[in-house]
Amino acid sequence: MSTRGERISEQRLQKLNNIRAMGIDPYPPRFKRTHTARQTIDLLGQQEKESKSEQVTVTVAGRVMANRSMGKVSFLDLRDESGKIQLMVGKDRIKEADFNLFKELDIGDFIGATGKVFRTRSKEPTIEVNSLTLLAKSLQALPEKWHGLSDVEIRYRQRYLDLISNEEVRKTFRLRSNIINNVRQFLDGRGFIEVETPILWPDAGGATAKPFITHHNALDRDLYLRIATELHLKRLLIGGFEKVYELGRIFRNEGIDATHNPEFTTLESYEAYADYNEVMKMVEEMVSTLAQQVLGTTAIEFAGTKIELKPPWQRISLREAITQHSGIDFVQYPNAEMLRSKMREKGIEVDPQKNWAHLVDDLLSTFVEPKLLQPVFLVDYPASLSPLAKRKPGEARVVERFEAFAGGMEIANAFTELNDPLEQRERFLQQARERQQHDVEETVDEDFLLALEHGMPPAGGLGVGIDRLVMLFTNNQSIREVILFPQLKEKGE
RNA sequence: GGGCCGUUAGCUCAUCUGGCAGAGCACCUGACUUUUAAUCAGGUGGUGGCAGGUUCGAGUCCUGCACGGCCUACCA
Repeated sequence: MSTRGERISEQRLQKLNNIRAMGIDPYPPRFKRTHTARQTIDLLGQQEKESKSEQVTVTVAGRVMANRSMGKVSFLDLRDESGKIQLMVGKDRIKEADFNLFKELDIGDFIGATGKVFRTRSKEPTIEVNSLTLLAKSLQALPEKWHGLSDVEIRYRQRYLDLISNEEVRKTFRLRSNIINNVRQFLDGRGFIEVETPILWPDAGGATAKPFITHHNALDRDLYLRIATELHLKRLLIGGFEKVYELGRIFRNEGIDATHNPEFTTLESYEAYADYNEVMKMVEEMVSTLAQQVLGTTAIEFAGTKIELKPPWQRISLREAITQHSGIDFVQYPNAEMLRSKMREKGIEVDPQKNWAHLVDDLLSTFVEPKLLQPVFLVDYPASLSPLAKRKPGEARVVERFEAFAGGMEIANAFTELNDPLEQRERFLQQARERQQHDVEETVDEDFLLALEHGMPPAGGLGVGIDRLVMLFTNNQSIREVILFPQLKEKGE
């Protein structure tokens, strides 16, 4: 790593000193603007529409993005969050002190400017600056103005540069905020309440991912970062809340790739007296409503494919979908041994360690998932794949569960929740036995079972991967494009 | 974990088979009072990711490492 002295250019430091020598604070604490760039342009348009001749004075603030100097007059592009406005600085139209300051400015500096709004010969809305204030001196050069910043590593490690340089990226994260906002509105409008449950907890349950582990010093006890919010939200159903949801970060100590970040955002919702059919309706309605409100259409494009999100979405059983796309009806091969040899017969490489449920999951992710571009619900999963879901009446090996897919990605997972505490214990134990074969530590969450023993109403539960939803809506194929600061390895010396 | 590709100025990129490391933007100096990728003239800026090796000579060839991307595997 270079030292501060090496990293900062001598030229910029010299300018900073020059500015200080003029008695100017290069980092003043506050500044009042009267208009944003957008408002200034709108104001000018309004003036012209009403044929008003007198010029209006505005004060704006923002970052200098370009400086076109013509000698006695210069044109600056000033950018704020609303957009860009041109400033004109004329040597004869500004105080000498301000002009001296102007000469020490660089692209990247934040400035405030006051002046009359007019249009140049080439019709560009412009502020004729009569007063200039430095708001923050920049000591580092910005990325190139024409090609911008494209080095993916710098884009992620120094996201602020990415945001400065790439309008599309700014759009993506505004849209992300908008999506989350609309999710809240949608659920609040249906009478759900938003809750917050612990991130740190002695058990990591509700899914089977590897957890992060940390330590509480005062309690002298290890705690896990949650891998799901499910078990706490169910405790709230037991407590008498009938519609709850949580939007929040969960953490899984696993691989990082284009669709996995160690921390990611999920929505989980639980609705008493609803079943998975009703949750399905809610999901298709929620996603299409979101698209309509955030994008203005339910017809989106993802990875070069047009996707129509308008309900109703297709519903097809997992068994049917896998049979259709892989030619293997897993019901005909009811144990790992049989399914494995059938898969081998089809020329599929099979990990001999995997149990039956894993093999079914393999068939799903290999043959089916990539084909599910249009939104679809796969319904009725094998019980062994879903320890928290209620069995379907009359079909002992199947649970009332669905996963929603779009753009070839899983975007939601839901079931009619298992509320029989004795069966839940059995299913946990069954799962623990299977895990132990694979050397995975697993404990039964006794605290949750105790809660369940007090009675949980029948309910429909839902989990939505918010990051993937944002990927879908913003046509991004990497999760890192929708997470502001994605996890990266530490950069070496 | 495996495979392929990448890493050269602050940024975007060149640098044919090994032979003095370049351009554009940014920055500096000068000219220019309506430019907008301003223009024109001149200039500063490099441990070529890191560490070794081969060679008279390495950005270029070889080995190892780091980081990143894609693919693949793993991870419900």
